[in-house]
Amino acid sequence: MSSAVVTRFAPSPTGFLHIGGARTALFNWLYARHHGGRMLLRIEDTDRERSTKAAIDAILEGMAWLGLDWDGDVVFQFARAERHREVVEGLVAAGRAYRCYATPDELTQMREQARAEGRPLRYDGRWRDRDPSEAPEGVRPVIRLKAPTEGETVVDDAVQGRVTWANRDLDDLVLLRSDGTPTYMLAVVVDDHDMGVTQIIRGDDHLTNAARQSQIFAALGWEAPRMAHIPLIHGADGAKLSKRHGALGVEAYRDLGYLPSALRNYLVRLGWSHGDQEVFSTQEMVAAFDLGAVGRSPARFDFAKLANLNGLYIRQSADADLVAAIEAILPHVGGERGIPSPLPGDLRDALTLAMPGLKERAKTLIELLDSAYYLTAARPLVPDEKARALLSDEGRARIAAVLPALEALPDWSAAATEGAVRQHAEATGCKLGQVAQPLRAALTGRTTSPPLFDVMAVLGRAESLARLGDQVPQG
RNA sequence: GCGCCCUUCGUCUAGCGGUCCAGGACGUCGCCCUUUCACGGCGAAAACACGGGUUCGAUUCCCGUAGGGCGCGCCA
Repeated sequence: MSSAVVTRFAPSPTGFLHIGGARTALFNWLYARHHGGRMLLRIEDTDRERSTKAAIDAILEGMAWLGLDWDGDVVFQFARAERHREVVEGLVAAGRAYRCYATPDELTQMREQARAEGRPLRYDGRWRDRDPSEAPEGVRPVIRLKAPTEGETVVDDAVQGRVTWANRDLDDLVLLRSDGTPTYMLAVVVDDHDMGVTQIIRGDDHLTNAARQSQIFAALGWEAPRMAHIPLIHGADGAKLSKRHGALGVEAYRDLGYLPSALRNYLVRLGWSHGDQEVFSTQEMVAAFDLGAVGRSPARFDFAKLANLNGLYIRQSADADLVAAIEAILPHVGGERGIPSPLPGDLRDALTLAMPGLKERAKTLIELLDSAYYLTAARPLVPDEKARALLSDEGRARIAAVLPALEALPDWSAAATEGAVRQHAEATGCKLGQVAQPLRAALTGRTTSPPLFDVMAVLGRAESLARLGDQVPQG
């Protein structure tokens, strides 16, 4: 008898792996890893109309990008329809479910009337105790659960605590559609049971479903897995997460230049905490994560905090890793920036060389790429507004004045160029910045680039002199 | 309408009856460092939704109110 933990992530393939789903997957993954158990992946594709291959691929790719793996083969729910039907028939035979011949129109009408009269919107059980011989002709029935009408249904939720429903508030839900396909509610129960799931971790939006699924488990005589309903992620305005504020697929975050490690770190701290600790390595997360420390209230998605964390991870990353990460998203983001997608070797080398100075001041890979603008920019450089101001007559004059000293330099290391510029500033009695700023503007066209002397070292002697020469009319 | 859940600084959160005139982080603001932008350092402003209980004592427990969320499909 094994008591090993089994969790599952069960997305429906009707869209991308959005941010909420990603966090649910992460929590399932962390919980399983923490307890030395397994996390299974099940694709809930029983809605044939809306399930697509593209969505399945997007979910799998999203998980791979986030670094979340699963154990065993992916389970496709639709493939198990036969088993689901079998279970429902068993329930009918046992008198725990019944055929309902009410038509969709009839049900709509029933709901509208209930709404008009201010009554609860529930199925009234009109076929619950009726003899099947009264069935109208030409109507294909659905099969409904004969749910208890008295007493209560209790879910001992690992996050929400003990949640109780009066059974009279829960109606007889459909298990099998009139076309013979199982509903989600039934399929989930059968699959979780058959897959040996011990711990369900999913969004709070499923809390009410938990009650109904408990009833199905009870009717089947199966032990229900332990449940944990984690709070939802809301948009910055507190309302439901919409496209505008973060309900994007994880691939959108990838293309925005976020690192998977940073996103994971951000996500894990949304609804979960471990004292005052903010930064977690994956190992630390696995070691520290547990359901008891998951909060109950919804969290708002905050891009600023994500960006801060991302900057932290960027600064901590190895230069080569950052270049690799940039190259990975280049097919998606390089085009509009005029950067070729496999990166030419020399550009790749220059980028790697420039990385130490670059990564100190970037919060995303995109910012990293944009601040490397000077590496790929065609001459003559088009300076931005601030840089243009620095390239006034005075600025150009200063460039012209240092140029001989720089030309005489045999070594173009950051230290050597810094020495030369500093010396020149001292000799001419001005502040270092008065010389350095125009130089930087001339070399990069920007004022927000990496340290000047890094830039000179990365560009090298020939390119630097050429760019500076551009700014000096007389040559 | 009915059911369920939630409510500490702008945001994420610590707090599991006294240690809290409430701690950390992001963001904001100020100062320092500095050739710019960052990074880093220091500092500041900033919260227990409201009303009742329970208790010697409530941010912490209970009940209301208000606000927010989710669910109420032959969707998942």
